[in-house]
Amino acid sequence: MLRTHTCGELTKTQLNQEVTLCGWVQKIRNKGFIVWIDLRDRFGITQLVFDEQRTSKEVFQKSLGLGREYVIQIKGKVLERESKNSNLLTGEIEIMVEKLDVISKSETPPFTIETETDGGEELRMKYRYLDIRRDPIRENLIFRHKVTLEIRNFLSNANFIDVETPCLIKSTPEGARDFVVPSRINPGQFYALPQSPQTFKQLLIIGGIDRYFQIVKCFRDEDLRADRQPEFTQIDCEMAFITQDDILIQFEEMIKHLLKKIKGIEINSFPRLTYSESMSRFGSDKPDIRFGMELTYLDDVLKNKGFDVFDKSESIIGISIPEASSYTRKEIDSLIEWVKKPQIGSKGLIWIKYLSDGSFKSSIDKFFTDDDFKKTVEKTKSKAGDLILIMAGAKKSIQSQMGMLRLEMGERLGLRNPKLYAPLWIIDFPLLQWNEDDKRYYAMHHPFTSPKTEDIDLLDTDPSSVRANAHDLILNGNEIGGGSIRIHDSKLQKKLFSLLGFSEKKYIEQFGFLIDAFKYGAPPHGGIAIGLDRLVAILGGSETIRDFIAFPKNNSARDVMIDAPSKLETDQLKELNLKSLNK
RNA sequence: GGUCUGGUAGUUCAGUUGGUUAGAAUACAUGCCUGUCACGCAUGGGGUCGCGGGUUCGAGUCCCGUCCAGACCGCCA
Repeated sequence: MLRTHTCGELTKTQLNQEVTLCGWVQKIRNKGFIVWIDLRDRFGITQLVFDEQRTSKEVFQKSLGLGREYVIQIKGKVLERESKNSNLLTGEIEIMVEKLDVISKSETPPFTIETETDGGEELRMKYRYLDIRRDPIRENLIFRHKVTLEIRNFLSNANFIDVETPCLIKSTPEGARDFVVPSRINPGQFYALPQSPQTFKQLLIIGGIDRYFQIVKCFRDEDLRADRQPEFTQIDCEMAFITQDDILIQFEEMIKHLLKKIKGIEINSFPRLTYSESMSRFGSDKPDIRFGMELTYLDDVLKNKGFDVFDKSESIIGISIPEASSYTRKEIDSLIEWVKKPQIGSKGLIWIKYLSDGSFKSSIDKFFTDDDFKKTVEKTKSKAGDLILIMAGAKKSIQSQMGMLRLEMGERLGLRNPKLYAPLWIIDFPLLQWNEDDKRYYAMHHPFTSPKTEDIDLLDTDPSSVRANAHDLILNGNEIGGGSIRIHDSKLQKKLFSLLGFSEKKYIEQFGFLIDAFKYGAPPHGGIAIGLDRLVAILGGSETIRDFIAFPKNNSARDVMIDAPSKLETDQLKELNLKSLNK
């Protein structure tokens, strides 16, 4: 061993002991007659002393040549400090250095290795190994390790078996774009990297594994976001001989277990909202239920009173912003601008101030009476001092626009408290979604999702109204997981593929192996996949998953540290039979 | 594919109405300092104002294009 202790463990207990420490030079404080150095490793910081009087001339001289981030080994004696530092675990002691060896020199790092760094995102990513030396990133990685360990233990205790599935698999046309890998041995043919191990986990169930899980990398070639990376990690799970209720209970238990173990928070059973209820109350299928401000339908109060915009609209929806009636004209105008942004796409916003003296002021005063406003206030359950914001238009559009406005107002008013955790289930999703451009149905979840038994007849008459046995796990306005009861009957599976516009030839070619498997005794089964990166980030109090991934990609899917992706040599292209490239 | 924001010292940023030699903090270097821990003090070096073009007597500043970064919309079964 090159060291007897880490930099985070020495206290007065080891007083006067000879110790050997290794680490990075965090900080040098040169006072002339005396030099202090903070020595850092993963475990903490220990102060070293070089003293003109007490240290040998040679070692003292050597200490003057050190710089930030040098890796050094020192031998010395543990002494009690004259002035202690209560901020450090090792703050009572310091090491009087007797021997100093420079193991590895360092150039001046491009940013400071401190909790509050001066480094921008781009620079930190380019020198990620330096970034990882910083407390917050290191702590995030350790935090992720703890969460992952808890999950493995929990699932293992619940009889789940960790099974690895292949990464080189088959490209499928449905869903996200695949990352593809050319096959050298099979010229002109390609593997795809899995978007999820979906079909493999179903085959494991058919193989009798009964309960499967895997913490597994998945790949999707789609544009990135703060909470979306092209390669990401899922907690992928599947269970046999269960109902949807069993899945919800099992994974509700897992999330509760994590919140308790990791955050010390106890949570009661999760609310379950149907998709349509969530859309109508929150204008979103991943509602943040840490705060109210629910959507209120005002048609019967405000329609047919002579205000054209309302009268001609399919729907009128309002939300009540608590204690916001004091908003100035300017503030309201900026809100109106905000909803008109193309990202939101609203045509406008009507406001009613319910002033603290009980009177009303609004942008539609000349069309409505105080009586109309009183009814509005009653409906939206507003209190004096609140501001009511209203949109009118096509129901589905304004639901989602109001949903976005609700979130924004929650954000602005500080109601999205990162210390609060409000998980819930969304269930009863539509099975299919009609796509007007392609003139065909798409699976809302995926093509292996089973329809609700009571809705199966509707597959022939009204496919878009069929509900699925699908469930999403939502945490603080983020979708952190989704799953379903799967189809385990080859006839029904074929029917679904047909509804999705697959010819028999096509679906046999793509998924024949699964349909075949269903012929040899397939148990009822279902499961869930939970996004580990998002879950860890949210538990860690952030919504940026990059801070919880050791080596993340940037906005353009590049790894700026290793500079990937990159071009291939001509020879390599030739070997892969990739004769022509577009660029 | 689209919208918005940004790009100035190693780094984080300021730079007014277009006008002298482009600043601050921090980092770095040198010196001083008898207990520091965000040490302090003094001095010093450090700039392709992302890139290309244009307007102008004059551009970090205005216009056009382009590249890069970030957030979002589309997309993500």
